Amino acid sequence: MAEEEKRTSSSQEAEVRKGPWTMEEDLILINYIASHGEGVWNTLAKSAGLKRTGKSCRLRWLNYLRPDVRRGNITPEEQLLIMELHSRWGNRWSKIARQLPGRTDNEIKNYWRTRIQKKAKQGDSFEYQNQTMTDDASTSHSNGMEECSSSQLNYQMQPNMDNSDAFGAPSYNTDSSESFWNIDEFWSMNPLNGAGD
DNA sequence: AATCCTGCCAACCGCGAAGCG
DNA sequence: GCGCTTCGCGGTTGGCAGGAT
Repeated sequence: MAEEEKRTSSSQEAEVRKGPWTMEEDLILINYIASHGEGVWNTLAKSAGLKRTGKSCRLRWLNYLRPDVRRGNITPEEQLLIMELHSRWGNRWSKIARQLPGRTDNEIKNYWRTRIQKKAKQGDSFEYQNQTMTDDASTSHSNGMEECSSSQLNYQMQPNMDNSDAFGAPSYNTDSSESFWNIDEFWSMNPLNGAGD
C-alpha cells in the first residue's frame, strides 16, 4: 500500500488512508481523545497526525474504540426491543441505538439486515419474532467476540496519557506490515488505568 | 482436500442538517 | 440572508470466516 501512497503523494488528498485501521492508528486516536476529548473530527484527525478523514475517525471511535461499546451477543431482550422500536420508528438506527446502551447504530443496522430482516422475509409476517428469539439464543455463537464484551471494562479517561508504549502488546496480527488487532483484548488490559504510571 | 456458498461485520460513500463567520 | 464547513445518519460494499457440497 505504501507504493500507492508514494505514487500519489503529490497531493494532500493522497495522504488519506482508507480501509482497516491498524493498531498504531487506534492507539493514536485513543490517546488523542483521552487527552483532548471528542469533537471537531477533521481537526482532530490532522492534529493527531492520522492520515484519515475526520469522518473515518469518528466512525472508528463511535463504533469500535469507545470503551462503553458492547459488541456481539445481542440478547433476546435487546432483539425484542430492536424489533419493537423498528416497527415504531423504521430505519432510524441512531435513534434505536440510543435506547440500547452500548450498542451502536451500525451494529443494530447490521444485525437487523443480516438476521431479522432476512427471517422476516422468510416468515413474511411477525410470526418470525418467536422464531428469531429462540433461534438467536442458540446461534449467537457465530460471533467469536461475544464472550468479551467491553461492558466488563473498568475504564476511565485519563488526560495526558500520551505514551502508547505503556500499553504493552496486545495480540495482533503481524503477518503483514499492518498490525491488526482485537480491541477487546486491548481494553481488557485496562490500558488507561495506570498506563501513565 | 478443494472449491463454492453464505453470513457477518467493519468501513466507506452520499446526502441532508446544523452551526458558524 | 448566504455560503461554507463540519457533523451525523442511513445505505451500501468489500473482505473474511465458517459451513456445505
